[in-house]
Amino acid sequence: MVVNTRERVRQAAVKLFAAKGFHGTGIRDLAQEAELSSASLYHYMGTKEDLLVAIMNESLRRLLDAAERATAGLADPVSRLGSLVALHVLAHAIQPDDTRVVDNEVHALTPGARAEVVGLRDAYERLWADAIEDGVAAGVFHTDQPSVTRLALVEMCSGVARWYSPSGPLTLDQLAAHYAELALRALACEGRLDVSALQNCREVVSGVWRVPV
Amino acid sequence: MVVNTRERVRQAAVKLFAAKGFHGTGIRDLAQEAELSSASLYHYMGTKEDLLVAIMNESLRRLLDAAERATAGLADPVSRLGSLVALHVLAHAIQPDDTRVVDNEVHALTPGARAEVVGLRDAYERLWADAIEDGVAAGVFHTDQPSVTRLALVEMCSGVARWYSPSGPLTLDQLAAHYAELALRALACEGRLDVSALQNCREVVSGVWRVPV
DNA sequence: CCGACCCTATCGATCGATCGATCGGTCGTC
DNA sequence: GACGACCGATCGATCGATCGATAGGGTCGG
Repeated sequence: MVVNTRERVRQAAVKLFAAKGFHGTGIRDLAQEAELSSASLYHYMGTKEDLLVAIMNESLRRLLDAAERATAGLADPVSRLGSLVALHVLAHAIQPDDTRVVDNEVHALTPGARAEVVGLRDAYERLWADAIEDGVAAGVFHTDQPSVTRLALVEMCSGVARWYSPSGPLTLDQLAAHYAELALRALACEGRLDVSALQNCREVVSGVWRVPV
Repeated sequence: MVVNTRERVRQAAVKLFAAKGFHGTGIRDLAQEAELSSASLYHYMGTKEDLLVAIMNESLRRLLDAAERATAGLADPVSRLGSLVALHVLAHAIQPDDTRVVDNEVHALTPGARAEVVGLRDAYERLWADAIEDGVAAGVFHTDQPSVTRLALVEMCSGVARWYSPSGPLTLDQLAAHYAELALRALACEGRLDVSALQNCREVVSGVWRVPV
């Protein structure tokens, strides 16, 4: 066992589910990508859907965990929202396949599993909603539809997973800073994300996903 | 033939492809939704993929056509971009299933058909890029990464298809105006979308999709 | 040190179900 | 009687999943 086989199966699934969709990926495709027979696959996973559920739950838990860490102890709504934006963008840029599966394959889940995933998603968006509402109450953000604005901003940031390439002209830092600026301007906020908050996000991402940023 | 059967098949496909994905929708699901036998389906479509290709091409052509009409004759970059945002949001709000198929099922296309769809998409985004670049050149927009900003704004607006409900608290007008405001603020623009431009978008949408707005 | 016994990892073969698609019709209408 | 609309039956292919088998490495008592 050169590398952990269970992890190899997971990575194969993430790659193929992201590229071809859950229903577009066959057991035999999965086996080929993981360099295993289709029968051996079942030694490491339950059903194909169990594998999808595990991927979604794990990815969402990581994102939620990272978001809580990145904003822990931050009182200022501008820093909180800026950090959420930066973290979301960084996560989507370094893990595009995982996030695309989470964002696009919810319809493939059976109701029970879907409820769990949606619950995690709601908890995550609650962090955004709180930061925005606090900022509006404090007079640093201005929007007459906080919920709509939140949906718009989250969606804007998620799009990064569809196009960002590390070999392109932008560094991760520039990308995150640019999106934070777009978000804060959309909220008619005069403050900007300070460098230390961005640095903190980078460290959280680096820790949670165990990759250099 | 109470209503056009070919159109009924198309609508069934749009509904199911949006809800369950192309690969998640079977020929028999399609037949049941269209109230036809699976054999009769083939009297109105080619293959299942032909149906998907037709839906995508038609939807994108309509969107492109509508965008060109909505901005025709507008010289001011602020009005042009504001109109593009408003039109995009309106289209996604009134035709969420069509747009979700276009946005999420590109991976299900074979290379030839994909190239055609991507070409249409590029032509559409060119309109956005021109408006943004003209605004930057004129000094009314401010962004040091026009391409990134364009991607962010388009994605933000597309998200509307995922959540908007006409039975919610927002009217279509309020929705479009809110998104136009978010976009222009993100571009650090001091101008706002004027009412007549929004009115014009409403008329274009009403004409192209033949629905009251 | 030895065989008996397991446990993990892996596979070829194959299951019943379902897939997209096609065939040879029947029906009503003009 | 020709034609458009439609369908029951069925095709070969592929689907997700399971079977029994095997090879290799640990762990025993003797």
